[in-house]
Amino acid sequence: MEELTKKQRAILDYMKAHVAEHSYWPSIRDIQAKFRFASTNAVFGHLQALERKGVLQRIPGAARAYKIVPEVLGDTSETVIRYEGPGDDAIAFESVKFAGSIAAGFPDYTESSGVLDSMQVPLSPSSRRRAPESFALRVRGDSMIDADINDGDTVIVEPGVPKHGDIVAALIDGETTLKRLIKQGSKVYLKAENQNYPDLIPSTSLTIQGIAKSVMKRI
Amino acid sequence: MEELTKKQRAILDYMKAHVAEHSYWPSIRDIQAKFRFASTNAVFGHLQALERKGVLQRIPGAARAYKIVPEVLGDTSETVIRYEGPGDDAIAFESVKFAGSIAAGFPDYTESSGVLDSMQVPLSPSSRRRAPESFALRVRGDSMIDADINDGDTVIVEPGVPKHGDIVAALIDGETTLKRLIKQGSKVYLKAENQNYPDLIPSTSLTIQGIAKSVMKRI
DNA sequence: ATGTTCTATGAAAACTTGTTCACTGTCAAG
DNA sequence: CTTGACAGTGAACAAGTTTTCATAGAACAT
Repeated sequence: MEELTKKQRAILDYMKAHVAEHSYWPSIRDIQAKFRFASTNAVFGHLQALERKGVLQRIPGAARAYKIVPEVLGDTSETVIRYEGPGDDAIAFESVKFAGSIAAGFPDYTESSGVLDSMQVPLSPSSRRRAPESFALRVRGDSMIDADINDGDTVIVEPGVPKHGDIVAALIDGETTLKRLIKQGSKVYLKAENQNYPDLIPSTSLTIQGIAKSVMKRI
Repeated sequence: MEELTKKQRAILDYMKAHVAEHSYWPSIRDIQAKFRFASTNAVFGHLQALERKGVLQRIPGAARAYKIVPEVLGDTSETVIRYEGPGDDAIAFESVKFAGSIAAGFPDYTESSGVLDSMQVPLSPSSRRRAPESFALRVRGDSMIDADINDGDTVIVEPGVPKHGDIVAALIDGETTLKRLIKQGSKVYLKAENQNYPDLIPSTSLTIQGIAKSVMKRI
């Protein structure tokens, strides 16, 4: 897979976000307006590049018609959790900002390839629950087994302010881990749901990327 | 919610299937070709009707741009499981027949309204696993708690030939229930994963609607 | 130096697509 | 027995959209 440039990545992300929010693709003019291009051809070129690099498939001549080609991840090390949300551009995942009839991005994984991709789910317009920029973690390791989150499960994480006891995706040493957040008075630390793992007491700062809201398991 | 006519339902279903398969909406002329209309206006009228009845939202002037308005179910009785897959046309759910870069329809539920809707998930083209007409069950009741499937969970069911020990969605007395399939010699019966429930031995025939493959839980 | 890629403008062409108009007919409800 | 919803034909229009052409600077590798 060829690397995408920043602009190409931004455009691809915008297109995905547009689909997630509106349930249909943006036109070239929509993208042009978003990025303040003076010419539609600027967009056109980027789309061609995206197609050439294999991440987007265009349907020639058809309006607002594309397919996303899932991006494949390389093998990772023995990281406990592989972060696959916004911020890591190995996977561009749906960010879903919306409230009307579409919301919430969810992932699926295919056990063989370890590929994670986005999906869109239309929600009821009556449900005003928004999940802006939800993302997914595929869990690796056993640090949360006491919370019934096991290796291979997929966790859906939503941004927000975590409360005491929430299971959070936290950024520590450049890696994302899934832990339970403990607030005791002025002390804040992270606790694994497995007695074999020690508590993680943040040295300087603690970056919470989101709160784990649901978990999807193979039966 | 006004009732849809057969043709309207067919067109709406086709549109959904098209999105699920191609990831973009069909044009009016695509629909026209599918249904062998001689005039685009036939389609146009149907789309207007669908919008008037509140199940589809058009974006005037924009090409291949629609939104699906989720259809709401009425209240059901105390059925153990509410079936919301193909066959029940109270909900038109994505049937996804495809193999290329899009597959598998999944639902989400909103706890307040009981609305179930479809979503689309693009799979990796390298993963040849197909899930034609997958659907979802929202579990009600506790008949499967020993298999860690609890009230409120959502189960993803895929069609297929079940093996001994699979958890299946079975049609019994016109209702769908979730049970484990037991094959003992020539005997076949269904077993609840809760000792308080008796085994279900089918009298005449047993209709298996699919195999539960994964379960999604709120944390 | 030279070629390639990325970036972008500006205009126009060509095609796709939604929309409208005029017209016909069936069927059920009031 | 009129009204309205439903279903459809056929043609044409207007707008939306993609695509092509011509042009060019910046960054970067060979």
